[in-house]
Amino acid sequence: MGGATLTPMATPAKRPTIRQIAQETGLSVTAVSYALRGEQMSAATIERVQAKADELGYIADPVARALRGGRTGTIGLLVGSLADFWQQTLAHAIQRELRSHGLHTLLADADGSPAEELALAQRLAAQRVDGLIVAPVGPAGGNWVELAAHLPSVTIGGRLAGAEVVGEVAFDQTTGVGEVLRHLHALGHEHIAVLSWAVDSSPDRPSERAVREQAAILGLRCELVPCAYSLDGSRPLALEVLSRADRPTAVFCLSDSMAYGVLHGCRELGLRVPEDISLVGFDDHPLSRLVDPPLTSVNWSVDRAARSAVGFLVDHLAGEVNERRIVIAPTLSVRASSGPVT
Amino acid sequence: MGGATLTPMATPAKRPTIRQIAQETGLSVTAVSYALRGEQMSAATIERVQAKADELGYIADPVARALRGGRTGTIGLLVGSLADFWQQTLAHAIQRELRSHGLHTLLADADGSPAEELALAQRLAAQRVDGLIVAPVGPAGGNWVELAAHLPSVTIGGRLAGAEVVGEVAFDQTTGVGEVLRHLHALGHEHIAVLSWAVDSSPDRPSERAVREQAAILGLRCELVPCAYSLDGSRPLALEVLSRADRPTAVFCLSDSMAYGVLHGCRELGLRVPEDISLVGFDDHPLSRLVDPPLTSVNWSVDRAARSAVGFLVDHLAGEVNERRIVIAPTLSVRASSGPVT
DNA sequence: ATGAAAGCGCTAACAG
DNA sequence: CTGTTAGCGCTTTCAT
Repeated sequence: MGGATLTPMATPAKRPTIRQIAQETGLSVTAVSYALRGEQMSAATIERVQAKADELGYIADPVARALRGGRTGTIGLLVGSLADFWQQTLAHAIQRELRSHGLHTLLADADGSPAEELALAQRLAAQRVDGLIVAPVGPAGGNWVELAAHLPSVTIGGRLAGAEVVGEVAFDQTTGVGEVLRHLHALGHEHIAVLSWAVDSSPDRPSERAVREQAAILGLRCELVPCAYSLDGSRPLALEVLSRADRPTAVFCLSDSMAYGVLHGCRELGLRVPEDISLVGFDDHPLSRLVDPPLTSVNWSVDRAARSAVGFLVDHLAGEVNERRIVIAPTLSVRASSGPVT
Repeated sequence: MGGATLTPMATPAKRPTIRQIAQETGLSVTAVSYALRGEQMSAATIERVQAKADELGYIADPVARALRGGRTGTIGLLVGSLADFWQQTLAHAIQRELRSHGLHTLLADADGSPAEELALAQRLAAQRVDGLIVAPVGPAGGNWVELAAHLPSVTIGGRLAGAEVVGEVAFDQTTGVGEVLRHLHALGHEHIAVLSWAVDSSPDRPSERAVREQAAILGLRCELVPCAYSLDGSRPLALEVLSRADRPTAVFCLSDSMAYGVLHGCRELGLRVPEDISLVGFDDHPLSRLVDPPLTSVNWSVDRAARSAVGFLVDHLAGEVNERRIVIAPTLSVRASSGPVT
């Protein structure tokens, strides 16, 4: 304990400016500005300026640069909900990837609200981020069109209602959902509760549509149940759904985070997984193989998604025009949480 | 989405400026500036200006404000390693808390390197964040002193080598470690491997010191083993440690993330937990109660930590001077992963 | 190869 | 109450 010195007020930083370097080298600000970026000036001058800059620990002020019209070196990352473990993982991967390109990450969490998401995107734009990577809450409207027209944007796992993006990372949810439902169907399940992320306004989402379509094809009875992310959100709901007389024989959660809550609920109810009820997740969080029982889930390569998204943005910022869309294929990982209906 | 704007791409956003409002209202820029902030001007003018601003969808440019010397409304959040699940949770909690105060989060991940951490802090400072919340990698040196003198900083779970911070959230690791070791001691364990986060330069860390002290008191044989965060980092290490002839009877991981990897390793080796080996984690990630077997761990209130850290910073920025240090007490959650030595 | 000057959008003296 | 005047630190014409 003890020890830490606490100060009442911090003094405004007196970071060295370009002008200081100019004075100390006897050059003009212009000269230094060029020299620092290795342009136009003679090699000798460049070196001299560089030396002085290092000596003073000079770092060009990103704010001044930004105001001037340049770039901030910061990318806005907007995720649907950080309460979701998988999205935490995604955010980490993207942050890391951005950093490897020398870019900063301004992180924002829409917390499940499409309206909030748009508002946050606008605030990020106001902060002058150079680009935006957004994992849309849902295909909700709003004028993303105008926003994306001015701010290079890349989407991950969702669309932005007609907006023109510079890159798009899609997950083949239709196939993913299909594999899960066929898997459960093969195990003899006919009545399945599908927990889907509840958002403020949840229009027709691809994954939900896929559920309906596949259910129809396979002749399954699938109930779509809106559910909050996070353990605390899905646990109570699970208790309700699983306590019903007409209990489904399987629960398919459109996110592992929700499945964890269901797992927790099953324990409280004394239901055995998979003997009494089968459970399947979605997105395959790294810990899903370690929970009890290991969770059957659908895996997408997070690294690939992150690398692609950042790549699209970086390429665009560099003026290159390459591939701008990628569809990531699912891999069903069958584990112990799903078994034959008994 | 009709509105076929024929504007060619790359139209730099033409956000309305304060000057535009000035012209359209016939006032001076200054007047508008004041009016927008509800200062000095007559109520009538303020309203008129406000109306115009709303009409144009005006948002004050944070970059210009920042350059002028004002605040950016952005706080830098620097965590030791986002590869650690618990730190992801912490980052989420802090981001959410900051947002509730209308502040943005600039997220950076030191990835286990103290040097990198300092460098990132400096970049964050250059980005003109209004303050810094940092979960230090370790008590490594470097001139945090100067940095913290200019940038209001709050630490979480660690110190910043003599730097003056405006707030400090400490975890009572000594007690936490003590409880774990006493717990294991009571179960009959005498030889314990302690996995501690391996950082580039890892000087004397409180948790490690606590381990040594408590081990001495209890007469335990504790081996400190440096280990990488993340599943993939600790799994191979676990395989090595657990394959030795002189195998410890318990493994105590100074982070749940590492414990998960050990758990994985145990499975591969066919070791039963806790019959063959007891396992204890640290930090108590929400999923620890769901893994197989449920992991004994030490819990700290993440929300309390996040709320305190942000509170310290916000209070300081508001000029208030309140409590500036908090020590969060541990709660040992004994679950099935730790059992009597057999 | 180098410098002078204009300004990005905003705020804060300092007058009127 | 409202307008004038100066910049914040940097980049970029346009001269020299």
